[in-house]
Amino acid sequence: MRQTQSHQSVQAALLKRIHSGEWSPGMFIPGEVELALEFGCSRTTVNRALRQLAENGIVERKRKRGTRVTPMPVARATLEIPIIRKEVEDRGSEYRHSVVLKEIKKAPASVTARMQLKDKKLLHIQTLHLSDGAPYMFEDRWVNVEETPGIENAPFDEISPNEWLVQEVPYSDGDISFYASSANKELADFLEIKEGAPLFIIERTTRMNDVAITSLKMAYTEGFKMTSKL
Amino acid sequence: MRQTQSHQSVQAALLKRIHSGEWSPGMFIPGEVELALEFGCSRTTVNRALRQLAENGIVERKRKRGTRVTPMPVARATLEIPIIRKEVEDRGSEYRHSVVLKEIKKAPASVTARMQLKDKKLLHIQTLHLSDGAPYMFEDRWVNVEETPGIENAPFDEISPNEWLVQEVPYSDGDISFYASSANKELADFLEIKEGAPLFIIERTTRMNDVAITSLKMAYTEGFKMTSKL
DNA sequence: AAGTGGTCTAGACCACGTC
DNA sequence: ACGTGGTCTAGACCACTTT
Repeated sequence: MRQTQSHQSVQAALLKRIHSGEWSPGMFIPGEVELALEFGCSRTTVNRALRQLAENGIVERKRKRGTRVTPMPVARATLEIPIIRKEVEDRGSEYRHSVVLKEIKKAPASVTARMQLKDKKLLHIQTLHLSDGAPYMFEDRWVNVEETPGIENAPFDEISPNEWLVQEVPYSDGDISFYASSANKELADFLEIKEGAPLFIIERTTRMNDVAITSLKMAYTEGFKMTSKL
Repeated sequence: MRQTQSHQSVQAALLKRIHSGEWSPGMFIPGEVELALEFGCSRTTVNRALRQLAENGIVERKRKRGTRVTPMPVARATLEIPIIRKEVEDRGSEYRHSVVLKEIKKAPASVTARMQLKDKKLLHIQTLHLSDGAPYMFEDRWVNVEETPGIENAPFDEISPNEWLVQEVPYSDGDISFYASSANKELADFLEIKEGAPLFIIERTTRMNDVAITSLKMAYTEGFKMTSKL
C-alpha cells in the first residue's frame, strides 16, 4: 500500500474506473472511508478528489446516500470571454475602436427588462471594434451611471468602454447568452456586410449585489468562432 | 476573534474587500498565514477559500510571490450542454427525432482533420431533431466505429445517436466551438427555413485518450439561445 | 537561502437525508 | 437513529520561484 497519494492520483484512478466501465453511469461507488483505506491515504484526500469530480459533473454526491457516477452526464464547457482588445491582439491583429454614439436617455423596454431598472436614465454607448482596420464587432451598451462613478469623464477614445468597465467596476454576478441573428440595415452598414448576413450575438448583463451595472449586446461578423475545451 | 470560520465566510470576506476596492486589481494581498491569524481560522481554511477564488479567476497565485487580485479579470461562463432530448423536454415541448442518413464511408478532409483519423471508414449519421413536430436542430455526425462497440446494432429509431453515445461511450476530453452561419439549400430544406437564414452552429469533437470518438456539427434554427451565468 | 503556496494526515464534529 | 458526505484544525513537509 502506497503512502502519500496525491489527490490527483486518486482522482485519476477513480476516473479510470469510470472510463473503463468498471463503474457505470448511475452506479453507486464505495464511500470515502473505504476508498481511503484502499488507496492508503486519508479520507481528506479522497474527499478532495471526489469533490473535484463532482464539480466537473462526473459524479453526484449526497449525504447519507453516497456517491454515484452521474447517470446522464452533462457536458460542461467553460468559456473564457476576454476583453475584446486582447481577443484581437492575441490573434496577431491590430486593434482599434471607435465610439460612434454616446448619449444619456431612457432605455427601451427590452433593456430595462433585462436590467430591471425602470424609468432610469442610462448611458447609452455604441462602439465599433476593428481588427486590422476591418469591422470586427459592434457593441451596443447601456450603463447604470449611478453605479459607475467616473464614467462621465472616462477617455473612451483611448480605452474602450468594455475595457474601462472591466478594470474600474467590479461585479459580483451576471448572465450571458449566445445566439445567431441576421444583420439589419444599421448593423450591416457598421460592419460593412450585406443586410441579412448571419451574426453571432452575445448578450450580457452584469450586476453588483443584484443591482444592474451594464447590459450589452455584441454583434460579431461572420467568421467569428468561440472555442473551448470540454 | 471568532472560531470555526467556514471557508465560505472567509471567501465572502475576501471578495468583499476586492469588490469594495480595498484590494484593487493587480494588488498583492496578505499571505495565507497572516489571513488565517486575522480571521482566526486555520491556514487550510484560508487556502481553500483562496484556491476557489483562483479557480474562478478572481485572484492569481504563485509560490513565493504571493497572491494578487487578477489585473485584467477574464469573465468565465460555464455552459452546460445537455442532451438534445432533455433540452427540448425541459422547455415543455415534445421531442422526436428522425435519422435521415446512415452510411459508412471515408470522411471528407474537414472531418478527418478535426478527428485526426486519416483514411479510416467512419460511420456517418444525419439526424433531424424535432420540437413539437417542428424542425429544431440538424445533426451531422461522424463516428469512429472501432471505438464504439455495439453502435452497429444501436436502435437509432428509438434513441438518438446523441443520447446513445453519451450513455454508452465515455470520453475523456474534447473541444467545442460556436459560431453563426447561414443556411445552405440542404439545411434550409431539412429545417424548413429560408436559404440564407442565420443558424447557430455548434461543432464538437470528443476523444478518449487522444483517440477521436465522434465529431459532429449541430445546426440550430433561429430562435435558439444558449444561456449561462457568469 | 528563504518565503510562499500546495498538499497530506489524523482526528474530530457537524449537517443533511434517508430509514 | 444513523450513515454519509462536508468541513475544520494543527502541524508537518514539499515544491516552486525569486532574491
